[in-house]
Amino acid sequence: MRILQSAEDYLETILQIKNTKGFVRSIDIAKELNYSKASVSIAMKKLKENSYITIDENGYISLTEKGYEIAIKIYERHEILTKALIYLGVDKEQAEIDACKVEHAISEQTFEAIKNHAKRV
Amino acid sequence: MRILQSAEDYLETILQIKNTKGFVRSIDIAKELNYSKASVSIAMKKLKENSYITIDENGYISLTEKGYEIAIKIYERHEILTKALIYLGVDKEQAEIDACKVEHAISEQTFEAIKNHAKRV
DNA sequence: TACACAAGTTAGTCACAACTAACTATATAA
DNA sequence: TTATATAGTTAGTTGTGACTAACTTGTGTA
Repeated sequence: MRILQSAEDYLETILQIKNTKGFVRSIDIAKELNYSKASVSIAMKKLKENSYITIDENGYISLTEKGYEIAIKIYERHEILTKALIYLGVDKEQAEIDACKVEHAISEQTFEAIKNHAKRV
Repeated sequence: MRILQSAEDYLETILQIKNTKGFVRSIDIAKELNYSKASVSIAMKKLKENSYITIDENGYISLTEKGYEIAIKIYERHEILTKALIYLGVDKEQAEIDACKVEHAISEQTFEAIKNHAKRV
C-alpha cells in the first residue's frame, strides 16, 4: 500500500480526534469526515492490514509508530499551511479547506521552503 | 460535467502545446502528458461534448472560449506558483511538479493572496 | 424478556481516470 | 501495388474511494 491522499487524511483525522476526544472509534472518524460508516470501516481494515493502525477488541483505534509518523507530518503541514494562508489574508474557513488539499500535494522540499519563508516574514 | 482536475490539466496542456508548437492533436497531448492515445481520445471526446474544445476534420484541436478561460487560469497559476516556489529555494523540477498539483487544489481567494504576497516580496 | 439503539461489517454499486489490445483510416515509401 | 507508419477509436479492464442496503453484535431500558 503506497500511502494515498485518503490514507493520509484518515491518519491525520485519527490523530486529531485522539488529541481532542481522547479515544477514536470508526464512528468518530465517519462523523468528523462526513463519510458513511461503511466507507470508514473498509478504510480502517486496509490501514490495519498495512500496520498504520491497530484496533482493539472494543473497536478503539490507535496509530502505530508508522501511522503516527505520517499523521503528525500531515498534521504539522495542516497547521502551518493554514496559519500561513490566514496570514496572507485568506478567510479562516477557506484557509482550512485549501490547506487540507495542499498538505497532500506538496513535496517535503516545498513544505520546508514554505515553512522557512513563513518563519522569516 | 463539473470541471475536474484532469480536465483542467488537459486544457492547460492544450494551451501550452498551442503556444509552443502552433497546433494541437490528440497524439501531441498524449506525448506531453505521457498518457496512452486511448486515454486522450476518450478525454477529448468528453471535452468536446461539453464544449471546452472543438476538433476539426483533420483532428486539430482548438479551445473554445469556455475552455480557454479555464486553460489560461490554470496556466497563470502554474507560472506564478512555480516562480514563487523557485524563489523560496525549491529546485526548478520539484517546483514544477508541486505547482502542477497545487494549481488545481486552491481557491481563487488563496491564489490571489499568494500572488499578492509574491508581488510584495 | 423483549425491544431499541449504537457500532461495525459485508455485499454490491457507482464515478473517475488511467490502461491494453485490437481495430480503422490515411498517407507515404519500396 | 503492397507494405509500413502514424493517428485515432472502441471495447473491455483495472484501481481508488466513495456510496446504500442489509446484516450482526452488544448494551441498556421498559
